[in-house]
Amino acid sequence: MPFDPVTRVRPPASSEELLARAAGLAGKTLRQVAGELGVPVPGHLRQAKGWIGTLMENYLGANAGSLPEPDFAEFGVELKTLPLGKNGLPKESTYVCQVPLLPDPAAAWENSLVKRKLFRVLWIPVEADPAIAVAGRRIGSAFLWSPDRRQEKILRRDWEELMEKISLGNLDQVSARIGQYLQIRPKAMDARSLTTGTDAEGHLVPSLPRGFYLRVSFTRQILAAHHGNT
DNA sequence: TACTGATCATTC
DNA sequence: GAATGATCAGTA
Repeated sequence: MPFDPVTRVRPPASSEELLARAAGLAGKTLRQVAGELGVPVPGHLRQAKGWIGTLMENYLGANAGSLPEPDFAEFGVELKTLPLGKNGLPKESTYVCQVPLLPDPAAAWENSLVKRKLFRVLWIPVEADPAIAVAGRRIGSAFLWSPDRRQEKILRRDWEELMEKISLGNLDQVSARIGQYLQIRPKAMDARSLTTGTDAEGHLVPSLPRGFYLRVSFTRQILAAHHGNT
């Protein structure tokens, strides 16, 4: 079902306004939010996997662009929904961004898209218990997070380990098992999708597009730390 | 049941 | 095809 918002929301003027809007989501159901925007709620997410994320973007007034930038670039804030299982814990990994498959000698963690996107994340917890109809799922309390020094150190180590294999043309050695917090997995319409990578000799070769994801164990840690500080 | 690899929708 | 938004589903 195409997402066709009837109501367009003005972008927030400040990060404070963004946070205030996000706070207003707490306790609402997806039906309520969709109703306010005048959009229908899909019966299931199988063919609308990004629907909740898009709904949140529209409600909060994100620029709705598909640029490789944080959602609210002016404030450096990236928006992410956090699907919670019936146990109240995150149940899915979190997509971060595409993996650059062509070697870039200038590539460094400090100016990587992963670091820029994770600099500040506005997490929006949303019930994701399949026993609850999509429309009836409730939204939790949004919270702003930035990696602490220990977390950034590990993210950086993961990124460097993974990117080294890629820049060496060893994409075949990259599996989702590598990385403590960050992992690389396919990110494509299907397993036949192709982009361009390089082999160990530096030759261009057709490759399955990949994405960086945050492991569930890491987002569970982030949520737990937030609860600890609340 | 957790995890990895596969897949779905939209836009430009 | 590549960027965004993610969840699905088979199997270890």
